[in-house]
Amino acid sequence: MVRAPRCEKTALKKGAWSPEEDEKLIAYIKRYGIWNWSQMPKPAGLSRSGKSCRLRWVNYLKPNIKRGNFSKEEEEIILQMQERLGNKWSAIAARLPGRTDNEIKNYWHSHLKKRMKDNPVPTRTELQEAEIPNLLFSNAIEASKSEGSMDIPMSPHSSMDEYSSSSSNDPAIGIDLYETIEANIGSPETFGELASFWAQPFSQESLYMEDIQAMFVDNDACNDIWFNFCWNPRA
DNA sequence: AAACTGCCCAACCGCCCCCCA
DNA sequence: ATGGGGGGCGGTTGGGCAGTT
Repeated sequence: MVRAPRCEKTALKKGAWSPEEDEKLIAYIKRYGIWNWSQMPKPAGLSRSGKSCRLRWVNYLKPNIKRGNFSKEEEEIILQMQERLGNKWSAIAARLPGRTDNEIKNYWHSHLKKRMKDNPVPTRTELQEAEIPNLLFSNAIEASKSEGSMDIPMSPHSSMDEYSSSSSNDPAIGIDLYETIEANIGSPETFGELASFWAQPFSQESLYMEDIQAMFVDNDACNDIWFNFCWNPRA
């Protein structure tokens, strides 16, 4: 899916990401975490906008992104959620761990929308109604168990907030802000780290998720806490 | 084998919201 | 109170590719 750059005039590169760019972004985030998307590209050695970097990370490079076909269950969830919430893809994605809003949106437009058109009234049995919330719950738990590869430096208050922060605390400030990533990740040792990046064990996230799971156990009424948690992460 | 067609999906765009000074 | 900056979100685009003619 290579997309040619639309504008050659700007200094910022557009279009498809190269493997080298991916490596640079991954290595930088692994090393310094996500502190400011708009200022990260330069020290990371990327001629990209912050938005482009964020999008690439969120939709493609982030660990634990599920790729491949959607399961029947996932389809059901998307259909149900879309019916209830409309095109709130991020909210729907929050219910499908490992799936990105972009992926869900694409899947909706390429598969499910057509199906809905052919069959405008979704057949929703009472059984499905009863099962789907449980399914959503178990999906969330499953995902939390499998997120073991997340070991990215994060600020203490950024656990579920997409590691984002408008803070000006630059973790790379110890080095020259404009030092390029080549200087930071150019060593064979660093690329060796890269290779094992996704296989690394839990850090802060695991403890955090255990707390959340404990809350599930304590109170059945909290079955929807994952939804609330994702829906309003700052709450 | 070549031309055509339609689909898929990565990436861009622009708007909106939130936070902070 | 407010304005600017940054991030998030939904809509849209368009290149590549597989299937069809």
